[in-house]
Amino acid sequence: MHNAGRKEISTKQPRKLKSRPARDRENSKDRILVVAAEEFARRGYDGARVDEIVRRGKINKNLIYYYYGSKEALFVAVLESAYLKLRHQLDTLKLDDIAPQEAIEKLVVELFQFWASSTEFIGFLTSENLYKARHIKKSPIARTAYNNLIGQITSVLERGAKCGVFRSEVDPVDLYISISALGFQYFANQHTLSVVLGRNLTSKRVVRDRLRHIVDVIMGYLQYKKTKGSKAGSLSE
Amino acid sequence: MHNAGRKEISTKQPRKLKSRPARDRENSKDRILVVAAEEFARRGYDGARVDEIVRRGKINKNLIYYYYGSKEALFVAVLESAYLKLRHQLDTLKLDDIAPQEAIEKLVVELFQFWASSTEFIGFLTSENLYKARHIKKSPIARTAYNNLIGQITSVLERGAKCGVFRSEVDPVDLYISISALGFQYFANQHTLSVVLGRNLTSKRVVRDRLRHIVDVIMGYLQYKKTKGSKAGSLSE
Amino acid sequence: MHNAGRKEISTKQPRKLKSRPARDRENSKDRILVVAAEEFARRGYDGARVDEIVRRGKINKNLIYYYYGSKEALFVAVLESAYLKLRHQLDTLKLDDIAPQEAIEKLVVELFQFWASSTEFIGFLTSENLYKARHIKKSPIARTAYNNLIGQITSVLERGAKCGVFRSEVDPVDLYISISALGFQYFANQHTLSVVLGRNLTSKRVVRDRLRHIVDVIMGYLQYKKTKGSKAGSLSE
Amino acid sequence: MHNAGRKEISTKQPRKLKSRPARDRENSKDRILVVAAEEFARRGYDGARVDEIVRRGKINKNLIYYYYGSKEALFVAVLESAYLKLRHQLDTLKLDDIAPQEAIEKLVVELFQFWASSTEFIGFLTSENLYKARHIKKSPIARTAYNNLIGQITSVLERGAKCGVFRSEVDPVDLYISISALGFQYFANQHTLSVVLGRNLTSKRVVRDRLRHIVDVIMGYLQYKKTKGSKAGSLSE
DNA sequence: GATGAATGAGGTTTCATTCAT
DNA sequence: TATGAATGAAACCTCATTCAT
Repeated sequence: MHNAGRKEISTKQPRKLKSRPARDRENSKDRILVVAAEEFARRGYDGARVDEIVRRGKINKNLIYYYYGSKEALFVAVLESAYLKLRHQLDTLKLDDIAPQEAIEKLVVELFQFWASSTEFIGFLTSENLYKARHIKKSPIARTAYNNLIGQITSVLERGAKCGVFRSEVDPVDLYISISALGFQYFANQHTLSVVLGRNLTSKRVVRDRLRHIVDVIMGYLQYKKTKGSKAGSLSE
Repeated sequence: MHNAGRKEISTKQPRKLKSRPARDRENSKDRILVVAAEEFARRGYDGARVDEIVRRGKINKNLIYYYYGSKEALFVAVLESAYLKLRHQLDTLKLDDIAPQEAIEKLVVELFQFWASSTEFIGFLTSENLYKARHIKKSPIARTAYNNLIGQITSVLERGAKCGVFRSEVDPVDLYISISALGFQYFANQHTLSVVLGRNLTSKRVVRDRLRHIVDVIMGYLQYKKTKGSKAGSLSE
Repeated sequence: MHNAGRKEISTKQPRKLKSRPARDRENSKDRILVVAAEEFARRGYDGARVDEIVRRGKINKNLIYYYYGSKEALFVAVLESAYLKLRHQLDTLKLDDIAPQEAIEKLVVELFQFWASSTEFIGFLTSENLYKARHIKKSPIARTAYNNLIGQITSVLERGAKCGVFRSEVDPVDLYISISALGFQYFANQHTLSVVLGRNLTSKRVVRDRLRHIVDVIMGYLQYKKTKGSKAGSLSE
Repeated sequence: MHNAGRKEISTKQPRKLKSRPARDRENSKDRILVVAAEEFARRGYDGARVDEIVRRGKINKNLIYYYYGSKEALFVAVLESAYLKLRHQLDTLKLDDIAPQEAIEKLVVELFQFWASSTEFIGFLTSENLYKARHIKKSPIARTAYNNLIGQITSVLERGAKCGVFRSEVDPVDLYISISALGFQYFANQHTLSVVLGRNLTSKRVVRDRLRHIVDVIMGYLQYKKTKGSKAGSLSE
């Protein structure tokens, strides 16, 4: 493609067989990131093997250290690249332009679909939680990924409360955690849940039903008219 | 050298010199399990180190292999011990004796508190999900831990639907997954959520509020009166 | 990408874009030598890192191989450059023009000051001794650096013996080794001596006193009137 | 040899061929130290190879880490073992019981012979000086190895000055450094000196002559009657 | 049951060097 | 001359596991 023009030069001095096409060379750094993401997602930070990344990516092992410095730094790079993708996705939501109910529904659906399509990200986060967030703590990119979103949710909730379709005292962070929990956790725990519940949770139909259920749960909560106090407070601890 | 003298003594009174008191000896198998649970919970299966278990438990390394055979078998033993505890907890629920709404509330609260108090279990499951449930797949104890619970939920939902307090078409497994998600995920993802949301999620007050929120979400969903269809189905994938 | 545009330019005016000013370019061979000398002196041959030379000198790594061929060859080049400097220094001594006692004193002082100011050379030699002189063995420049000096010392000793101020049977090589030992070793072993003797050996004052001491030792030896035989011979081995 | 008696036991349960005799097993830790000392002396810290130690000592590589923790810690252990040997040697000197002149002569001879027989120690120190004494700085054993000796020298010098056989203003540390320099440096720099001076410095005869020369130098210095001031001070720097 | 020593495979990282332009 | 990318061998170290008593 874009390296077509280069071959004219090589007529003078024939290439050695061993050399790779230029396309590969230019992309080594990126290819490492892609393969590393797969490996870290599959096995977590500790389980991931640098040698496996080398094998699968057909990269020279030292290139990993040349470009990224260490296994840990590579992991952080992978994480940050995922968070950048997430943030990009979140930035296109534009919840302010639509009616509150539709906005929340859209949010739930989009987040669910993001998790559904980002199995790798789920792997990173699972690993990262084992490590008490050691790596993302250091990453400004990760720390700020949701900054914008919480603001958007807040204003949607306010609009909904003002026009009487939502209950009023909803905390936006609480709500986000719940939406995330219902969606993310479904994918993150699919394997253990499948085993302990004895039900296949991966089929397209089941996933679609799950999304509908989550929408119901969230909308039901938001529209709920409180009539009597729950006893939760008195029970806890 | 100084071992020479020892042999004479040990003919008279075997197993005394330097050996630990009998109580300890009997318990070293259990102590291994306890320390191993800590270590596996802290670092996941791959991150856990047999040597660390040895160091922290002051156990001879060989005893681990003597009693459990391998790191993997030890991990399974740890997992099963946790599932036994969970099942025991679930067996004492007795949801059938109380009103449907109270029963569900009780279920939500108890599960939440189980996760709150079982940080180790959360670690195992996090690790296990990275491994696509490799270990619990093989364990009958894990596979059947929830058998009873789903039955109980089913009958509570039926009773609730019959007397008009719950919506009718609720799937008990879906509901359990949601209850579990809202509670489990809060603890499982506490570290990464704290970082990306910039909020401390571990204080007693926040945890108590979280439980109240979850109860609200679940009860709101169950009592929800459907008036118009959601668009979730059409949006998904 | 941005390389494409470069080729067009380079047909018109080669070696201009992005290239450093000519002064630098001409000197990069020398700069390598300077930085390599520092690195080899600091860490020895084995401890020195080609990458560190690259980093500190801001040189392209390949230039090192382009100019010098290998790390080992570079080390030899560094060594030879140091020996050339030494020889130049020694050639200016002109011991024949002055009285024997003053000549020896001058020799001692000059050598001491050479070592004092050539910390790098001390590093090379330290490293080279670990390697049993592997590299300087091959270097004619190193092998002949002292040729002239020993001749000069010989004639000074002869003059001194003839006019009765020096003892007569002094071997010039023995004397040189001793002068060298007293001076060179002071700088070469400064770090370990400082530690084991618990005394700072690097202050200006201490260094000056050391030189005075060495002059005393050497002059004392040369003027010594033997009265009775030492027992050294009978004791050794 | 001394494990002959053990074979009787092995008639009951035949030993596997792979197992080593008990003698080796008991000594692995020591054997590592011995072989490591050789390797570190031969090549310095950086040049030494853990794998080479493994190969030469026929030890499992991990045992090195099991017993010593790291290459660096092993090096320190080797150093300390050498310093212990040195201190033991120094502690047997007993300079106080003999006449001052004989005492110094004995000191010179003993130190010379210590260096002559401790080629390994010379290697460690050479390496250590390249590293600015990084390792011995941390070692209390090394730091205190000479504590006793300096005291002994001081009192010998005092006795010698009192009875008029030694000059009076001699600093014991200065003297020790010189004695050490003349002896140590001869062995430490033998290889480079041999090359640049074009003379074999290792033959028994040359070594014996060297010792005699050193005794002459030191005794000459101590007995020197100062008649006129040297110009060293004015020349330096 | 219990122990300290030993093992070997494999882990991450580093190094001098070379390629292709 | 000069450069950024690439290479492979080998370095140090770690791990789960087993031996021999």
